[in-house]
Amino acid sequence: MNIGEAARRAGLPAKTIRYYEDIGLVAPHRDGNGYRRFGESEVHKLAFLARARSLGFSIDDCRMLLSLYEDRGRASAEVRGLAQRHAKEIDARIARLKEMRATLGELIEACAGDERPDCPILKDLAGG
Amino acid sequence: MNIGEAARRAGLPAKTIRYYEDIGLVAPHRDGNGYRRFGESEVHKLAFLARARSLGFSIDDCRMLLSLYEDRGRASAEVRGLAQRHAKEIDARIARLKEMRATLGELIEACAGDERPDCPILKDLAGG
DNA sequence: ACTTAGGGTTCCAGTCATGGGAAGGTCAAG
DNA sequence: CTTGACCTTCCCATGACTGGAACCCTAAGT
Repeated sequence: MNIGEAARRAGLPAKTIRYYEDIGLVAPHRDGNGYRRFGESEVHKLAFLARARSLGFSIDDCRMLLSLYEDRGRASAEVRGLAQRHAKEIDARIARLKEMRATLGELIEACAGDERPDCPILKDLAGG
Repeated sequence: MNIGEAARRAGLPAKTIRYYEDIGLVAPHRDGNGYRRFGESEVHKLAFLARARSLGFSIDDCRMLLSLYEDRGRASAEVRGLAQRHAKEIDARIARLKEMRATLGELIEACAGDERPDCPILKDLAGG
């Protein structure tokens, strides 16, 4: 199949698929006319990548995950370790965002939000 | 003062300050030797920016916030609106991350993480 | 006088994972 | 024979910096 159908089936933009080829994540064959030709296994790989990306794994993590996936003899511990490191990073990001959100919430609450110029939000930004 | 001290006092890398000048957020004067010279008000502005950035506001938001800050007659409603939109986006980001985290947590739990190759994480990525 | 260290300056390139759009080739249908 | 939907490569832009090269300025130590 051509890139369009592969894109539809993998749930990825064609542009992204071309990029993935560029950086060596997939390697579709070419037809006589220069079009990329995708088989089931390529589409499967692309869907794998789409799923991994949707879980927030970086492209480098995805590369690792793919190679582990294709290594029949890998230890599941390696995959689990990767996932755990990633989960930790997500936890950290959530924590940072929650802190921001809490501060923002307080400031928003403290601000009247009317036509007057007095504003605790700006006051805080200006250093209290 | 020079950029180094301004950086220390504002809590921003000198490089970032130069970038902020580039994009028109600050406009320090120049000494005879070409060095940027920062006064108290520039440093204050920089600290304002640092604080706003640390709350996750985009540079564009910061630009808006600065101009509101400097507009003695602004309505606090405008600031509050901006902050609320931003808070909503943070909420959305937290929600997305939490979803990822939950899925990751389940997969990690299901994975033995030993020397055997069988791995529910890879199974999930491969489409169940 | 000379060197060294620690400032400062500009400009260019890279990050991450795409997205946009131009300029052009290919193909099936009407 | 043309339309329209595909496909190709290539280059530029994003956000908010960060790193590094190549160079200038100034003060202190030898």
